[in-house]
Amino acid sequence: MKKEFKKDQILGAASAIFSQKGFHQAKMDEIAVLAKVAKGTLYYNFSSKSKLFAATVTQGLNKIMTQIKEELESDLPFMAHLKGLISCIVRLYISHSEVSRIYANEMSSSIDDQVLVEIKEVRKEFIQFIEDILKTGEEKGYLKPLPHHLSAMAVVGMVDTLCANHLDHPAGSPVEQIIDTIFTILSTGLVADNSFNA
Amino acid sequence: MKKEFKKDQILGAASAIFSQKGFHQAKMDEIAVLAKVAKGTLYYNFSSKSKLFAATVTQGLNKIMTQIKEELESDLPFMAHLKGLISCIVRLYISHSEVSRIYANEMSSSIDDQVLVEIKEVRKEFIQFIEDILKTGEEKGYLKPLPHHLSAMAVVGMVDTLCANHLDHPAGSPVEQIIDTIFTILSTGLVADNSFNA
Amino acid sequence: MKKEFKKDQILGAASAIFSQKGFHQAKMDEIAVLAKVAKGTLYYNFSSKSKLFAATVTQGLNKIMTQIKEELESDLPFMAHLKGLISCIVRLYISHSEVSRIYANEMSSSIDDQVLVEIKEVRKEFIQFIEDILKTGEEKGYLKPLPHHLSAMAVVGMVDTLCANHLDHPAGSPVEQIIDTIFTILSTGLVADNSFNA
Amino acid sequence: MKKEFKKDQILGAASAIFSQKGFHQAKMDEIAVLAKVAKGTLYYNFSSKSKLFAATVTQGLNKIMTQIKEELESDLPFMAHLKGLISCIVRLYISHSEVSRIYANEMSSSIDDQVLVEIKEVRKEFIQFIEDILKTGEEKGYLKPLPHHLSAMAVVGMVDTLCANHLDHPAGSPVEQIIDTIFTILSTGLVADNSFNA
DNA sequence: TATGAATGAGATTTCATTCAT
DNA sequence: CATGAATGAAATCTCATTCAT
Repeated sequence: MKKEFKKDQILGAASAIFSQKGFHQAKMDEIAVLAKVAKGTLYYNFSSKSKLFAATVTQGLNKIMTQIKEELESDLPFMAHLKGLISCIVRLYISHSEVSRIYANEMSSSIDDQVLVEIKEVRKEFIQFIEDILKTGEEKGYLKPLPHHLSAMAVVGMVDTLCANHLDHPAGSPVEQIIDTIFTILSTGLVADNSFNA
Repeated sequence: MKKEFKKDQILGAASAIFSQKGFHQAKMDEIAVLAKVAKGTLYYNFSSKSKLFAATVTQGLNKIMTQIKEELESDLPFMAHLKGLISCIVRLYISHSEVSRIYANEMSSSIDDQVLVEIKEVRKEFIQFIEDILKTGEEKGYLKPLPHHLSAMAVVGMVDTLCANHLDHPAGSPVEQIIDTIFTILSTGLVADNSFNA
Repeated sequence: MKKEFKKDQILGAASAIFSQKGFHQAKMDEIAVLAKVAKGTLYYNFSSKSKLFAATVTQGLNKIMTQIKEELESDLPFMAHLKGLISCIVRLYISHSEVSRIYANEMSSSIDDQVLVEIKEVRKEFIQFIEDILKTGEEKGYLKPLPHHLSAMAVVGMVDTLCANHLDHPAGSPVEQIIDTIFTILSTGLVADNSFNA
Repeated sequence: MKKEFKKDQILGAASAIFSQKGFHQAKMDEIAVLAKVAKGTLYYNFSSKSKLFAATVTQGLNKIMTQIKEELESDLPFMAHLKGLISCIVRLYISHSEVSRIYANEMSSSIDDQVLVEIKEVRKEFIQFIEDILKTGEEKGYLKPLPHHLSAMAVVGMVDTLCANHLDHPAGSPVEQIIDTIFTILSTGLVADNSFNA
């Protein structure tokens, strides 16, 4: 119990520092100080900086996915459900800015191959999660038959970019507008109705 | 002339290494070796690693934007024009994998604030470039009136994610399918026509 | 009794690990695991790594000396006695490879001066033990009058090197040949009889 | 030229420190200070501490072997030649105390396997060198037919132990006595002539 | 008596940057 | 203009030791 407490303390600090400075500029010393443990304790609990990073991302994304699942257990009409999903993802993405910043920024090849694989695994799970929702929608006849994997990534890509931008410029577009824009694109596209004759 | 030649040689090498390994794992030694110049020459031409990085990204994105502009100077009907735009961006993104990998991966806060600003500037230009196209489309009545900046970012986000994935798994979905999916989403959305009554 | 049992368990594990990896690469964690006790228990029984090391070596060499003494309590003719001694040392040295490896390898200055002194003390005792045997042999007229201390060290040096080599390459020369070679050198030297006129 | 100078400077300092403190207690900082170069320069010239250690030992033993070869290019009668050899080895061993201390103390398994192999290689060369001399002596009928490899190691073992002891206690037996003892053992053995009837 | 999570000093190593040539 | 040997600050990680339980 005590041990898990320390681990959480460390993950919290790591999450804060990694999201603020990125993987490479985050220093283990710094994380230790913020977590109020000795540097050795970091290594006692996570065998390397990379592993700590992986654990941070994994824990964060899992939390988000769990929350999304909880919020979506509803019986709304599909369109409302879709809007709910988008709204939910965007809001969680923004409120868990720590994780999402990391997630958006550090998919680079800069980290141990070993660990990168681990992180990509979690990202894959997240995309799969979206993909499953889209698939269900299609099976029920609510969605067009498109390659699920690609549409799922498209959704994630849109959300990623718009939310990352919002986190960078919080004073920019309000969250509601972001959600609306994504919802509109996903439901009817960008194109005006009369254009299809052009 | 000789001088510009060396600079290009360096930028070429830097582009290759940065895209392959990311900013932090790219070593100046390595770049020097690949560029076939001495390490000192790197510093003679670019005052720091960060500046070299910024120059690499800037040059790359500018090349891409120039090419897009060239390819789009046509008088096709709008829908064809839109599809052309998407197709063009996707193909360039993939063929300039060196730049786009960097672009997708290193927007993080891991680099000098100074330089990060510089890079984000170029990215902003790119988004602005898309935004202008969307704006024109709207003014001509082809596109729905949405917040341009947000839709532009949504477009870029989709392209980013799908192309990055394609570069990671070239054997996955074919480029044509990627283009189609993006085009379909942007033109009509994901939702099946009959769903709007649900 | 229970206590002594634990101590022995620890000394056994320590002996195995130290001989396998040497003082510095042996980790206390490792020894604890092999001894099936908690790390704290190591420190409860031996105040430091160095002390544990010293205890390991001391116990080992004492065991060997005791065995040699037991095996040599005989009334054979001197030459047989000498051969017996050599044979006995070599065989024990090889069968107690754990101790002898340590003994041969870690006489370096790398360990606490304090502890090094302690270990050298045991080694001195061992050499003294050989020296006493040689002295007796001389007094009885069996051996040439040579500086005992030096000849004792010469004997130990030969045995050390040849046995260490045998432990490294068990498939090399058979033990019998090693014993014979040492015995021949010690009894008649390397030089052929007719060479003394040369 | 400048570069080789720095390398020599480093090897000199490394030799001094390693022989004084052993591999593990020697700190790279210390060596850098003594060599009057920056720590980075150590790593610029030798890729790791282990490699520096290996280079130090190799260079030292090679110097010794070269000197022995030079000193032995004579046409003395065999017995004089043998005594010359022993005398030469002992004196060089003692005068190059830096190398020989390292050589005697750090054959342990404490260092990278990789590097240990390298060092053992040089030691093997040294033993081979002695072996060749013994072999020639036997072929010319001066020496008894014994397993060369074993006798060579026996010689080296004796020298090792006696010289190491002399370096530890310089006030003990004088060098001449050490040489005489080894020579006597090698030429006629320890055993008194009349013992063979016992 | 025994435990093992926590510690933190200190070691090796890296690499962007400089500057004499 | 170009070079590359030299630098040294700073980062990650190790592990003997401690101490509350």
